[in-house]
Amino acid sequence: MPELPEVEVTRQGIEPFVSGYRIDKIICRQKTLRWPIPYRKLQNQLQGQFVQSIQRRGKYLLFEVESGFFILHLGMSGFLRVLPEFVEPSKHDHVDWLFNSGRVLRFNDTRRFGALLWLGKEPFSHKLLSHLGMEPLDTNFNGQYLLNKSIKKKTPIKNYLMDQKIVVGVGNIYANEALFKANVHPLRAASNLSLKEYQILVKQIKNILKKAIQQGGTTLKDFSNADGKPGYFSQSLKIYGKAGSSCPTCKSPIQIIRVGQRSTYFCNHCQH
DNA sequence: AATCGCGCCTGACGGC
DNA sequence: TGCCGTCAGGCGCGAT
Repeated sequence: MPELPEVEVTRQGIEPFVSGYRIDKIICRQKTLRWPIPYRKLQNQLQGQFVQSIQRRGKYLLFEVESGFFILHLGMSGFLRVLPEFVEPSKHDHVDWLFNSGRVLRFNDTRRFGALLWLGKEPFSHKLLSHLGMEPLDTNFNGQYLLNKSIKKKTPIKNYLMDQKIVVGVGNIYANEALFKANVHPLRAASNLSLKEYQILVKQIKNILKKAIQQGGTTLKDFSNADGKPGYFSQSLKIYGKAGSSCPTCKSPIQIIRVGQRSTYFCNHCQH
């Protein structure tokens, strides 16, 4: 499940094979992901164009060509890989970009919650990107910012952290982990946390995301091979997916509840 | 305005 | 064996 670290690891992994190369062809085998893929428009805009850069904003990847930007969201189950040459696609291999190097960038997304769209020259004014909150690894993202935005917010702190209008890139796994590390109970009202608590939370969020990126994300992809394998960060998870086992700090059993239709793991003894 | 919960989608898994 | 329900969950959107 791609959150910020997985998307960033993807960006870093594909960049050397994509940036600076010419797209000779795009092939879509699937009409619709989360929304219809604008195949015709992509064909017209991308073919023969050199990729200038690949950026990340939140969980979106932005590919810049001379005539504008197209964006890719990995959704829940999406991943990219780079093939040394074209080979027959497998199940759920929906989109290929063929490069002048002979390499192929291939998008696979079992559940099709992902998105591929053409945004033109002003991608950040598009409604999908314009409302996005702060980048968590930006130095401006701090406890004071989270405190200011939380005034009158009765929503549970866990939902607040996962709200992309507040801060981008934090999904279910990393929200669980950060709250555990900061000793904050996931059901606390966002407006109820002190500046001190928000400062600690921010520190933990940055720390966890950085570490996860360094370790290749929770689900690591080998970008020049067909196979995905578990990322090293999955070994560093303290609380996510560990209902019933004992808290690494106090040994009391880890609880699981539903918060906003999401599985939420916490230690009743350590998190207040 | 803020907040809640639905639906999209496939596959794995458990119970009967 | 097969069938059904649940879960995985990001996120826009409609309802409240």
